[in-house]
Amino acid sequence: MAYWLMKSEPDVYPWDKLVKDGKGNWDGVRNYQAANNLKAMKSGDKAFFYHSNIGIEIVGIMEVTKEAHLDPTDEKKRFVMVSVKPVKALKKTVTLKQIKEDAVLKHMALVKQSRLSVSPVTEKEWKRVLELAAWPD
DNA sequence: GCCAACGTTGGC
DNA sequence: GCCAACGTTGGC
Repeated sequence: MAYWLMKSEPDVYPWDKLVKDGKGNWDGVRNYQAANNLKAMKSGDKAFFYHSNIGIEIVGIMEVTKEAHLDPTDEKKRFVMVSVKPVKALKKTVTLKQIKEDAVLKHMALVKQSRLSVSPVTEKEWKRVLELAAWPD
């Protein structure tokens, strides 16, 4: 199983909305590198939900429920989306500041390629974020 | 509001 | 196919 990090601006699509909806489609990606990451996702993969611009922190965990399929919001039919469902909110959010200050996390793709909206997370990084988030107990 | 980083576009 | 100009993202 692989791990990922996906960004959303909370004034466009916040974590709370995904929780309220119970599921969602991760559409609107218009960047080939991000799209390639979407295509690499398997059903059951886990992903962090990251709030960009406002908050600038990891707030929750999602699970991929459907692998990459055509994004209906893309008129040119070039890009794909995945379907996700919320798993659990982090007990404590993990801010970008914390990530940059952490010896393990400062090497995350999130830090190195700040504009990439869908990025891979290593197992080591995943576990470290959960430690900082104080979850699971 | 600014700016660095990076992606895209278009002229040649 | 190169690269300058321009647009967008995202952190501060």
